[in-house]
Amino acid sequence: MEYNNVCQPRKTENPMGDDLTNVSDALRTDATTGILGYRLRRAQLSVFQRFLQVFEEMRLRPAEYSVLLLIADNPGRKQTEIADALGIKRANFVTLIHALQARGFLERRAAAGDRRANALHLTEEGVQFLAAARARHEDMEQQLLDQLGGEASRSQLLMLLERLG
Amino acid sequence: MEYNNVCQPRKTENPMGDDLTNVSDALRTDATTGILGYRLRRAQLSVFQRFLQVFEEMRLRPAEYSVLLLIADNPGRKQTEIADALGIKRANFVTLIHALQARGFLERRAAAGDRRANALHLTEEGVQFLAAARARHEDMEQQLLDQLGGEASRSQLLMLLERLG
DNA sequence: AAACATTGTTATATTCCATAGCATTGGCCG
DNA sequence: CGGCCAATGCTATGGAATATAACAATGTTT
Repeated sequence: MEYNNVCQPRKTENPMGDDLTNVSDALRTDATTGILGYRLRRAQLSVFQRFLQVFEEMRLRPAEYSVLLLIADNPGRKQTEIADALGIKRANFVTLIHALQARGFLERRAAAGDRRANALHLTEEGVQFLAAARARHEDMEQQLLDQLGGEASRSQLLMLLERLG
Repeated sequence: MEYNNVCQPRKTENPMGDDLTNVSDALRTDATTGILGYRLRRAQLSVFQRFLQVFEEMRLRPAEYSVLLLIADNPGRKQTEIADALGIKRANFVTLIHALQARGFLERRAAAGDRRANALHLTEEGVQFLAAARARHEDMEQQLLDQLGGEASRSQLLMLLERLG
């Protein structure tokens, strides 16, 4: 493939007289650029970084946003159901949910027919907050779309990512 | 790590309207599946998880692999240069490098012309270890390629990811 | 020489994620 | 019914990754 036995140190010799105390030029990064996991991580980090920046003043983090979205589309579900759907351990989900509840965005009602479970619902405040977040997120997604070069590229990317999940 | 159940039982439309004591069928996840950051994270997590599993017996983690690759292609570079290229803070890079050195994979030689800096070099043992890791990684990358549906899809994905980084 | 920047390092806080264990409740089966 | 096991929410805790601050030694600039 691309990165197998390619490159020997091309830094070899300074053609001119050697002075090693200078010009630290660019590194060879060929070996990493062809690695899917590496590229995935960089891209994910970049996108998440932007998310954190955009939602800093709303104090909303990616996981919380996904939780609100999922509850909005699936009201009354149990904590474990939502957590499982997002790949979050139920132990860690507790803190997340409690924080959102403390801000008044959701309620944990007693589930009908199971006194152990909590049925999750958005409050009116939560609905409005989510609407604002959605609008803000739309802008961000639009920026990413521009960065990708169009809707075709974006849906192509989403499709390919889905094959990896 | 638990994965999202991709193939969920189809939600049976209930023409009789709602009842709250229903069977817990699949959740609606439409809201999240269209979010780039979300999909990126899931895919990255999935790929990294496989990496950790594949390299468990070699006791090699993704960051370490990328470090070895970069040093192999850029011998004699300073710690900070390698760290910067990988987006690793130099403070955290110390532990990483020391672990690899303790296993005999690399050396920190005194840099020529700068007594503060360490020039990083792979040892012979490090070269051989990296070769073994590369072979193992080839297999993994091949699996991902199959998962993506061919080389065209893979290079397409890499290109799109690069636009996000 | 003095002031400032860089390099490697240590220490530390934070955040995310995983595991273990607990009390309560539900389901099941004799 | 009683007994056993599973599920649910929760707490506590550890590990790993990441970010910041500070430091000594050295290099660079003024």
